[in-house]
Amino acid sequence: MTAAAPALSSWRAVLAELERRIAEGDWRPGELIPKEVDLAGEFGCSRATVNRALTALVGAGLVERRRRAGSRVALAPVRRGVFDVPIIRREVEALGAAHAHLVLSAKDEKPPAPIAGRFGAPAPKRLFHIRTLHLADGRPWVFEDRWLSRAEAPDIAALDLEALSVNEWLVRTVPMTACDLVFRAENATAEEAEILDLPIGAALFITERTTWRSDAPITYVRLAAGPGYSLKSRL
Amino acid sequence: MTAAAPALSSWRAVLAELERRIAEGDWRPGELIPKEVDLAGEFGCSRATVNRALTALVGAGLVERRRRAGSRVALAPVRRGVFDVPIIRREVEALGAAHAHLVLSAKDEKPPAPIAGRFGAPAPKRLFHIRTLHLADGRPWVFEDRWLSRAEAPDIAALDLEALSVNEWLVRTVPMTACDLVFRAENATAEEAEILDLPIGAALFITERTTWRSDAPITYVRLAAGPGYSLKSRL
DNA sequence: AAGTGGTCTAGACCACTCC
DNA sequence: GAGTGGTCTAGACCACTTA
Repeated sequence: MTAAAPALSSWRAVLAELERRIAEGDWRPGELIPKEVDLAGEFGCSRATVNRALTALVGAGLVERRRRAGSRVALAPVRRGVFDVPIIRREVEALGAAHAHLVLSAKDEKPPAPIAGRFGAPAPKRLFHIRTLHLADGRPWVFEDRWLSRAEAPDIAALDLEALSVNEWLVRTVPMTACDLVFRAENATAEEAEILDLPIGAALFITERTTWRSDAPITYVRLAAGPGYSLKSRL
Repeated sequence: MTAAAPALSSWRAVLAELERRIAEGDWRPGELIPKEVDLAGEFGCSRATVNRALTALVGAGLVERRRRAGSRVALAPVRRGVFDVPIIRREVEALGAAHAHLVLSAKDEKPPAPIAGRFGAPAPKRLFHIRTLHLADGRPWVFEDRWLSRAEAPDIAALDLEALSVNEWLVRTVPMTACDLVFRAENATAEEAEILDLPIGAALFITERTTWRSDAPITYVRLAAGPGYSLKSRL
């Protein structure tokens, strides 16, 4: 018999121990984990503490749980990754560079079909269309092409767009509830290449974001970043 | 006076109500939120329930909390996005296509410096290097270039690599605890273009992943996907 | 020093599944 | 129907920060 282990009376300690057992292979993928009550007994803590740790493991995608059936080490860990939604100004400043942005154009426009489609079935006749270039230490960094619902953000035209980026203004003014993100790679068109000062065809990292406020689309934005740009994440 | 609201006695209900207040602007960014005890009193539930909801909001990046100082609506919501870590086979099958993979090469090799660096300070002399091409309905989909620690996965050479993808074998066999992900865009090299049957310079969506098992790197993999590939996420 | 969040406990009841 | 996880409560103590 092993000597009685010191009680694990903090949920982080329990979490660490559970992670260890999974990492070391004590519990293999697909295997059943002892039930909460038993673990609580073993660790000398309350069931709630064990539950908190297990809940964290579920959140990390490392464990799957079902009532009555018990908890298992995730067999095919469709693990969930977490990343911080990029805020361009912060990214640039984090690189130790000075952030600035230029407004290339800003006007009401009839949106092309693919854009209009994102704004719902009764396609809006006009949207506010603003194209800006973000600079890091004066050099082109990210090209932002944004369409904005006039209904949701009526004051936009009055704004001093040079001073405050549209994104930051939105974040502070219009509460947002949901957001779709798509990342992809695309070759730079002639126009994008010129704006970003890159060769035509350069690989761009594209971020597309559509933001809703309870079913009403507020804005669609397409961010194009040149080489050197990357999105990082940890699990 | 408002009529007494029905008690919110589930943490999800409390969460929804807090989210609503933030979304509707009752509590503006940067503003102080009532303390847990008060909210518990207002909602007619226990402090633990309020705490659970607030903890979820912190996890979503919508609220910041500090002891003694109280809780505030995040001023610059560095919102956290969640995405499912791509599992190529599943992605392909989700598109309604048949998945297959070809092993292009598989052998022990001395890793180049940038790769070796990822495997820690005492750079391993040899790593198992395997290059595979994932196919969707017989057409090139993703090019996978992987380096594997022999120490962490000694049995790999004996495996029938054609039958089971390395990734799936790893997932089922070697428990993983931590993982770094980087996404970027790159132009296809001549070799990549040939493998993926794309023009040279085509924009590739690159995923780099390094996986550890408690501080010991298990594998580094670089996935290169052609046009049409995208990574989706919601907030 | 005091106030707020962070966490633990012990017990209880409910909800969902699987048998 | 019975077993497991999911959640709530009421109270308590601790830890961190700010005043």
